[in-house]
Amino acid sequence: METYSAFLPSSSSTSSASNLSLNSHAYSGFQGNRPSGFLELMSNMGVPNSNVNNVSQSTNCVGSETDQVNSGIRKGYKKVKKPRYAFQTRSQVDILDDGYRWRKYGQKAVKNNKFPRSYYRCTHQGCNVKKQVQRLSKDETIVVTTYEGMHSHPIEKSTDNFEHILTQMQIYTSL
DNA sequence: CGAATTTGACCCGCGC
DNA sequence: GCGCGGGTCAAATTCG
Repeated sequence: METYSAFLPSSSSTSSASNLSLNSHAYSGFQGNRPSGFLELMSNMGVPNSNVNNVSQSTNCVGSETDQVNSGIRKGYKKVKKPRYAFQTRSQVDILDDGYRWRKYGQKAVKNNKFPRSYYRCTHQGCNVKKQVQRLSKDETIVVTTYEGMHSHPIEKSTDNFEHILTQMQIYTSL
């Protein structure tokens, strides 16, 4: 059923799958990319309420070789290192709007956590960026957002809001 | 009506 | 070789 993921990972409106593999390859060269750093900051700044204080946000750039599980079905390729960025944000809501449109595609409960983990995916065509949000059972106020991959398209949010975010960014950067 | 969300089932990798 | 756990997909449902 889902064996065609090699060409069509999403049977949805994702039609152009030609650049999909290209994107995957592009991910390997994560170091030295452009919008990544920006997005990270925005993710933190994008919190509508209860902004992130110095809650010791561990910006762990886990560069583990978490090769795609099912994407490379019969490909004897080398493991494509997928960059994963974990963010700890203090927020009451788990929906951290970072400016992109996310579509939830799954939810699973974690063993060491009484809260379920939500899996989101960018709805942009050809954008395979994934993100998972998990809440700590220890501190329900802490939400861990893990980004996987990077966006290769502009943000859908209005520039007006973006400016606002930029302002916040400057403020926090000054501190 | 279209798009997004929900939930259960399925698949894959790893450990024992 | 089997079992467990995590991750993803896919159909049905709901919301806008």
